[in-house]
Amino acid sequence: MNENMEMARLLFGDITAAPEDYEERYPARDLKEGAVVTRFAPSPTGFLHFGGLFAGFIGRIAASASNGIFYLRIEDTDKKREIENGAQMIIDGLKAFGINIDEGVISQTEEKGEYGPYTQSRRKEIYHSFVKRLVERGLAYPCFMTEEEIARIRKSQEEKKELTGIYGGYAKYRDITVEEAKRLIDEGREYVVRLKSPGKAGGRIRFKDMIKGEIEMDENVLDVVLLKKDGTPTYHFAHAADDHLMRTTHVIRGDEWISSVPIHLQLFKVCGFKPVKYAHISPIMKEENGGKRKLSKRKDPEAAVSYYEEQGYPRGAVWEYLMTLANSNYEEWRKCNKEEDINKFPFSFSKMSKAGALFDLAKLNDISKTYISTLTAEEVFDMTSKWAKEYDRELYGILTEDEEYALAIFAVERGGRKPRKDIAKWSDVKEYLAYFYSELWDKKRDFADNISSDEIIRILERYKEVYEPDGSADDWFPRVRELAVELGYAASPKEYKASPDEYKGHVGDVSGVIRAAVTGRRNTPDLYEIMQVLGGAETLKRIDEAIEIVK
RNA sequence: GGCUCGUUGGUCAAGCGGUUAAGACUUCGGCCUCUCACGCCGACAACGCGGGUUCGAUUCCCGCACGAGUCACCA
Repeated sequence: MNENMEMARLLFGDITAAPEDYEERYPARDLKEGAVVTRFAPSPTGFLHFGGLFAGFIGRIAASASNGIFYLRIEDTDKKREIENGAQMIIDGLKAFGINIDEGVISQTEEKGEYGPYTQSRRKEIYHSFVKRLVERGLAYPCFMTEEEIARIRKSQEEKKELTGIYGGYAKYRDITVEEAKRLIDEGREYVVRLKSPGKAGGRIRFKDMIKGEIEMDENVLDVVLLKKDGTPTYHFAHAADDHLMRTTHVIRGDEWISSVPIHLQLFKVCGFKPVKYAHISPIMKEENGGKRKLSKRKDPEAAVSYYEEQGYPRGAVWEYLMTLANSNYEEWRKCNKEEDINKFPFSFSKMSKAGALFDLAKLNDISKTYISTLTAEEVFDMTSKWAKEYDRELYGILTEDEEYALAIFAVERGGRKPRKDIAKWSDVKEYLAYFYSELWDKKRDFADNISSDEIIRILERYKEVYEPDGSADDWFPRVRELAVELGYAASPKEYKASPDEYKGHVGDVSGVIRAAVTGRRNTPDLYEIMQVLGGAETLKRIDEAIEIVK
């Protein structure tokens, strides 16, 4: 038995499963040519971040567009940084935005799919099996350096302006003998397992990133850590082993990973894995003091995906926004394919921006308004009450108390060719419909400034006489117009503008008084529709109230 | 500092050697209109800088500047 085999046995004596066993257990996926198998692989260290959601979203879209697979893997190899319920928060976050996973982790305790476990802390044996093989082949070794020792080396390297890290002559245990290793282990010394990097100084590698294009970099020469002293794998090694075994075709991740691609490619090569394709997405930025910076979990409320839930942005609207960020030709496509399923959009990695996009709340609001305007009253009611149930109990109670009434409110100026666009998010709704409900309405009347109390009363008294609760929509406005003329107002703004001296004002001033009396506001959707929803009795009651207030 | 990527109006962005340099959001006018919103029309506003290559550069090459990322037993 040669030295390497002995070393492997010393280190991993208890491992019996061989890499080949795993290769067999996780066969190549039987999918159509061109199907994208990708994943979202966060570590459970905090709430789901907008950038994470974006990455997950792209993965979902890419998989769907190619009839592939999108799965969720939890990268919990750093127990120190892990937080309680971390995985659950991620799962909930994805679910809240309708990003479905085909396989992988589906709850704190459950997984689905044939390529699991999908939680790294449950894959230790797999990693060990593959590292053992590397040791057998003389491509990995135990390293007993202490943290202090490594820090000292780094410092001296920095002073000498050399590449920092453990490599070449700095790799003290690179050629350690079995006896020496055994002796140190018996002494109780802790160790990590490092790759014996085959990279040569000055060597270059090139690869094609799906988004960034051709990239050329220095070859990896570092003896990177494969297994930490507690036996858990580093991200680098877990990435290679997992994405190979789970038969991932595309790795979509943040572009902060781009500089470790040489390590990853080397790992794939050394292990004999077929390399995956990479798509490195640029981070979403935030403007601050005229500069750009990465959207920050700490500083920016909109960085947490829970923000969008709390504000009540419908998931469909967020999808639309995310999609315009992903592929800018999406907006045009959507314009031509209003009803089409978003998954039908020909998504392309290469059309993604190479530079980081600035997060634009105004744009999100616009997209969301447009999106909500296409919804039916029933849909708006359902989504609003679902949101309110969670975030605004008062509104929830009011809305659900009389569903029919609420539905009628949401139906005002909805449908048709030019639906209103005045709700961007569910948290806007309360203010939007406040005057329909006595519990929400302060009953103040905001009349125009340039009209006297006497005149207001005159208009309202006369209007009461002509008001017909059951009148038709076509009949309503001409009646107001007649009233306006009778009281000395122009029948239209145009006529008034033509000769302002002849009139007290125009019909808009008269309807404005009625509007303020009935709703309290100067600006509202179509008054006739509103009065229909309120009903004749309530309308008249409000007019009387208004008269009292003005008196 | 080394390595890597990036830089078109306030923002998101088309463009891939010859264009009046698209479009969307924002802002501001106007029209429509009983108000608001919508819709429509219009306006403002951009190729970071300096060298090449070329008959011709926003597009190709090289510097510089600026920005971002990374250089862990974190992901």
